[in-house]
Amino acid sequence: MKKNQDKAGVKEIARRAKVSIATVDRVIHNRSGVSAKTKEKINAIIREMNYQPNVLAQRLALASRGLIRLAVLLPVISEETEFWQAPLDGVNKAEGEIRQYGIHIERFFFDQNDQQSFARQVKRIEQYKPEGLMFSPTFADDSIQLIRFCEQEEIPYVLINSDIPGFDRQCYIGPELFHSGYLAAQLIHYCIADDQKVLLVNIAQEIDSNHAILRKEEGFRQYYKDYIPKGAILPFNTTQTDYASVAQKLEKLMRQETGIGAIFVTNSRVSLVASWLEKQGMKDILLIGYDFLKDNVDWLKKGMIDFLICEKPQEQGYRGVMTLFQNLVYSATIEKEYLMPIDIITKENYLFYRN
Amino acid sequence: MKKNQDKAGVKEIARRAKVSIATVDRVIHNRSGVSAKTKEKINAIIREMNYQPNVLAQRLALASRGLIRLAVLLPVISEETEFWQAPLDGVNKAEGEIRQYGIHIERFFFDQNDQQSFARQVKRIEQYKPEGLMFSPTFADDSIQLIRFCEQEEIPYVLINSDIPGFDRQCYIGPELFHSGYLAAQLIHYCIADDQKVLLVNIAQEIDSNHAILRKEEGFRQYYKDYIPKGAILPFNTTQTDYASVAQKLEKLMRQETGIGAIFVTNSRVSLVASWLEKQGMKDILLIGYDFLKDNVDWLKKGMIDFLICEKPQEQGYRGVMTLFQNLVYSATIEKEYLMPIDIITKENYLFYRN
DNA sequence: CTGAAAGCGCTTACAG
DNA sequence: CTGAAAGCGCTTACAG
Repeated sequence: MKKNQDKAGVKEIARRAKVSIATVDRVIHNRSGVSAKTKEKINAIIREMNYQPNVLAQRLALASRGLIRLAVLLPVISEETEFWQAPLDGVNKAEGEIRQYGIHIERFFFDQNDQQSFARQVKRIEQYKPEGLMFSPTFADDSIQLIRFCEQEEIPYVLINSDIPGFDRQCYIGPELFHSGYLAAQLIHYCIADDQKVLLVNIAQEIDSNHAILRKEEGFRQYYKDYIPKGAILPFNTTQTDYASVAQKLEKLMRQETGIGAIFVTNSRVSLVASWLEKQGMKDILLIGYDFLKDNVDWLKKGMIDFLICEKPQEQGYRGVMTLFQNLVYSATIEKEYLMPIDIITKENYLFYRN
Repeated sequence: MKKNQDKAGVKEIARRAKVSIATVDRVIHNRSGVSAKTKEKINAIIREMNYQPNVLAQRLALASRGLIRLAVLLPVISEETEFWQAPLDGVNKAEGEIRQYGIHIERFFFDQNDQQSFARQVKRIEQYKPEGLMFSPTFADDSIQLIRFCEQEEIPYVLINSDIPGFDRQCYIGPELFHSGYLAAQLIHYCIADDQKVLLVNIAQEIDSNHAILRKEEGFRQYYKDYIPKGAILPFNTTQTDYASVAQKLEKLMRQETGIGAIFVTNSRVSLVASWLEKQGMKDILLIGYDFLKDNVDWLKKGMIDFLICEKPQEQGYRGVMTLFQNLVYSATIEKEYLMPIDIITKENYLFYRN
């Protein structure tokens, strides 16, 4: 039986400093109630030994402290919002890993098409008074109210998927939306001739207040300014998100326009466009959209969608929870921003993609 | 002080079964020395409680068992083989996480251009007799000898970065090389006209025995067969890997050829080609190559390299070590293959890439 | 075949 | 300001 490394724990520090381990613990955690002299002596020994606490033992001991209650607020998952399954999967995965450290996660859901439902959940969370909160700030006003509540109660909160500028959140975890749109334009630039037009498609119930869509569009247009100033961008907005409406509008537009080489859909609704294009037999138009959803991947396989841009939604949920955990349990310092990679998925690499 | 969950550990099982926790432990780990009757009783309780062991406590207790010695065999890192820094970083990261569980990692390095040095390290590893081994099988014959040794001594081994078919390794962790080449061809297909030629560039000291390069080339050519059967692929092989030689050969070839729309370099040496292209002012040729190395990323920024294909080398090293750890410490069952995502990096998303 | 006890490295009431 | 002791949930050598 060899020892792990020749003696390097609180016990050894205590022995060398000729104090008890309780005192060592106080110094390690910078707690009050230790004379300056012993404190200095112990710190010197810690430095000398290059002491690293055993995280295992720390956590195990902490397990006796009782529950920490975390709250998570996300859009409810429906057929239309399948995207949100992934962040929720991430939350579940995180919960599996930290449950044994006494973390409980309470989930709150709202309807993305119903601002009232968001407001109701905000109320419920305020009553629940969690010790940490992660949410996706879909509706700005109510989100700000929730943020105010957190700041007043000193509850750390983490934003995922899209950010709200101007508040001191623990951390934002999600994509850099501007670059994401910028990248889409770059891909299109590679694939179509400069004299071909591009259709910029927004399909969402609320476009003007949808920060994510607007930012991506900005990035997209900026790329055009930077590299293809003469390129033509045709806008296409619809707040009716069902297939029939989208198809009808597309039909009308496409009758009037010629020379469209590519279509960029600013969110995961790209499958609607793919479906329409297939019915028209328009296989040659380059189609780019968002998110690794089953429908979208199917269109990718068929060659109707050319590129999907993805930002690891599962990891966003996972990392959001883990960040709160790190912060609450270990008082770890947290980066203010964790920007997700912007992944490019095609027919030939989707098989190996991991959310 | 709330309890984590109302009682759910070995102690509780022991109480209900009216035995000692030692006996419970024996049943949990399926060790001998328990009467069939008590065993059944305990198992019933475990099922009923849906008992999940506290991994923390398990590990902490294991820490007293003594060291487990792992060996890792990788190419030495030089300017020319900067790529291997990333897997080594992954190994270091893994070590940081599992050191406290009594895992020691011994690193062995060989020169990628010197088969003898590989053979020497194999000898050293055989003497070291690790309890687990991770390596990259650069030289086939010596690798097979090492594998034989592992199988004889029943040492679990994990291969990373490239595979050797026909052996029962614990796990292969790395890219699916064929698809990686296939993807490169797809990108080129999007970006150049069908009547433009593509240059397929292999730069390596040993090409014919380099499994990775050959497989990627196969995939690349297969895509052409499938989608662009009339497309022209010009081969370009050089076993001299310095800039001067590569430049000279390129010069000669490019004088004779016209209509080259794209160049595909099958490994990380793509920066040599980028450098040459820049000197010629040939900005319009599409250039695709491998790996997120500093040089390569610099050329990406400058717009000389258009796409880099990357397969998370750091994660390969990390996951390789963690796999051995899982297997040795928890007897976890391991997937035989963990294929890395094939990431596409461009000038517009490299900022957010994580190895 | 079974159990009592010590130990993994830390944290935390409690007593002084 | 300081220390002795119990406890986190498991594993293991040892004794019977």
